Amino acid sequence: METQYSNTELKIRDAAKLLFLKKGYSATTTRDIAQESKINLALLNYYFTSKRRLFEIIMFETLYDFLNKMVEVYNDEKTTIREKIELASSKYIDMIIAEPLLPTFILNELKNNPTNFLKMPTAKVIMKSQLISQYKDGVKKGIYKKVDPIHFITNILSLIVFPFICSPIIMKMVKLNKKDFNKMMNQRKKLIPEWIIQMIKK
Amino acid sequence: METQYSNTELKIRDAAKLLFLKKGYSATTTRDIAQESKINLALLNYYFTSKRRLFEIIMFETLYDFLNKMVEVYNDEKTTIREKIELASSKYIDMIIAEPLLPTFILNELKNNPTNFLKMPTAKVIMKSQLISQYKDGVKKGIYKKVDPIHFITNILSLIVFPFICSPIIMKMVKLNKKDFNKMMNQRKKLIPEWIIQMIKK
DNA sequence: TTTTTATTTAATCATTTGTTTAATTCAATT
DNA sequence: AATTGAATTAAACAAATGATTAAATAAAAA
Repeated sequence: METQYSNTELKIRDAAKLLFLKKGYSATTTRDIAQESKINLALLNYYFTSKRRLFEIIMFETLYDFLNKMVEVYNDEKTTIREKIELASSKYIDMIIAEPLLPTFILNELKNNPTNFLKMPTAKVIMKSQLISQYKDGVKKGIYKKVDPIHFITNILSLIVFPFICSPIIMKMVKLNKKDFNKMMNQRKKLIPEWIIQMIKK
Repeated sequence: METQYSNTELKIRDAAKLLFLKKGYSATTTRDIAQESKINLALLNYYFTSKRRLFEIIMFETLYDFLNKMVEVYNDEKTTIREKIELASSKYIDMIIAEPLLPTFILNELKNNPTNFLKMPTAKVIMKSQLISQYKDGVKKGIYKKVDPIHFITNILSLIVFPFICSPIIMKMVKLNKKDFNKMMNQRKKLIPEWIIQMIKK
């Protein structure tokens, strides 16, 4: 997909994404965006018609990229369950460290606007992924405990993503700065796979 | 603490809490609140000076109640680790099912305004709770794996709270309605303690 | 009852905010 | 160089929003 954006269009996108992620839709004004991107206020409507439309474009793209990165790990044909969880932990944690505002933003705006999510083809795919069928195989073979796979997938996500969402609380509870917190999350790359495997093993 | 609120004051509080939880601070207007509580617009400022102040009062109360309920479980002298986790799972899940907008609201507004959280005496207490020292004892005795206790406490919270936060996603992924989702969360009351124990056992 | 205080109301103010307009500048094409 | 269309700008508009005022009503105290 070779889409061409003009320079100013990109500047608006970037500024808008930054602000929407940081402050949410309602708390971000069009003048905020204009100032942040150093463009004239009218250009926002010139390129994107309305604040709402600009938001929806950014929301869709962000969600799309995010879900794609999520799914590709789960569908590798060659890797074992453990390897998939290792890869997921490692990749997602890196991803969120690079863009820490992402999870809260997505979960938040999804609550208000779950329709957008319906259009995402990738969402349902997760439950039909390699990872899930490998888990079900394990259950059949008697290696793993039989629990609804939704719990399995929820647990992986929970252990990876939730700490980021409540990072302000964690950092207060144990007096960490951002650097220390990221160190803690990097530890979890190795811990989470161990935990998950232990959780499902009989 | 015997605080007396007038009837209208209470009506405003309730309406404001509902709307702030549902839509967040910025997306809620003073006229929304007036309409929802069926009071005259000016009464909001008469009783609470400003929208900001009203929000801060509600934010503080909500946070305070929430943290109190959190902590009391962890500090029971008589119960074992397993019992504490069972109690936590059961109580928190009930609590959030009753008020499902709570977690997202708290985590959200905390991100913007972590100062309020500092004033909460209960926050730091968790890391000095019975639960934590029991865990540390277990580590010393060689029953449990040695991992930083912050991971332990984070994992418990993650497995309990995160599913609620991403409930829109979960409900889409496996086509659940709200009732089915709550059923799933009720299952987890028993599952989470098992999982946590298995995670820490050597 | 009368007086005083507290509560409630409708109307209005001053900003803020999303959007539009009309004029101007810039860049490419002829 | 002249023309044309796209990009940019400053200014303004209309609606929304937080807050205030002054008058009216209700409740409490004298």
